[in-house]
Amino acid sequence: MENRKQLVERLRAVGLRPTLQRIALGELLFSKGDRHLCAEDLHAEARAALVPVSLATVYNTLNQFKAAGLLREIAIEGDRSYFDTNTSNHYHFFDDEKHELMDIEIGDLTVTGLPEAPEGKVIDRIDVIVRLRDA
Amino acid sequence: MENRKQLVERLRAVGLRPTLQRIALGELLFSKGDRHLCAEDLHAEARAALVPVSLATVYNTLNQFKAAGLLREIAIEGDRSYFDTNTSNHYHFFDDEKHELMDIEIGDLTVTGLPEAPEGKVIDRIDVIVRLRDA
DNA sequence: TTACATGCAAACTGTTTGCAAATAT
DNA sequence: ATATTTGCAAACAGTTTGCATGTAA
Repeated sequence: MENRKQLVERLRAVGLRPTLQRIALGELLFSKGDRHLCAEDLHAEARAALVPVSLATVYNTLNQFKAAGLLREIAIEGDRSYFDTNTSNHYHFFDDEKHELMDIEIGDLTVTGLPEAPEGKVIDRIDVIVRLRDA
Repeated sequence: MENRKQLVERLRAVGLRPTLQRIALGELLFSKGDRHLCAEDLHAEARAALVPVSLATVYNTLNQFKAAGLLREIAIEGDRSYFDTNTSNHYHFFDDEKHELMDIEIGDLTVTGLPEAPEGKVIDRIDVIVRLRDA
């Protein structure tokens, strides 16, 4: 989906120095299609890939990527924060038992009958989480 | 919306002893229409109402009420957990600047084109959060 | 050579828990 | 009388931060 040179450019474009750690984390995040993961997940992947990155740097990097619009945070209640490498408009299934997130293709699902935003506000985006349980 | 006697009955019905603290918190929660609040909010209200309740008990009570179906937890990313006293099917506006939740009447908003749930799963419920920003 | 990034450990925040004292049945 | 609930303080998890060291420009 993205090679190293493109990634370096993308980092520069958002004002982040393309350091070893940011490149390595960026490759883990953006080279395997759309992903949903938390800081611990990414840290474990990095260590498995023999990339020495501290957990603090993983947190900082995720937050910087999020602020730069490279990632989106997904709101699910619970202890951990999840990030989505797909920043385009789409929705999610959430499996509460397996604690797993899956994409729903945007084409499938439509939200209609949206009320007016309150005075002085506009709608920024709409998050939809379809919660699953065992049949 | 609910007087003390009804509340006591409701607590008994879900297997919770109607203690002083649970009744007091229940009245704060269920006597003022639909509310969205976190543990600290409720604790502050209780102290303001001169009800001596510890924060730990507020947390325990919120979790017990949630497990009993008296409350619903709302997923918004961030540090605190929010609870909704309206457990019926409805959606929310979320004002990220003011960190404030508002109900959207269910009649207004419809979600269509829902894809099949994955094998072995069924849809439990659908959460919709309409995120607002300053115009 | 200057500003920014990293790693570590310590700090911090929201939440949960263990245990003795208090309360509901 | 017995089981449950409470409050406190300590434990806990995830996340952030301060500061010295290392790295990019």
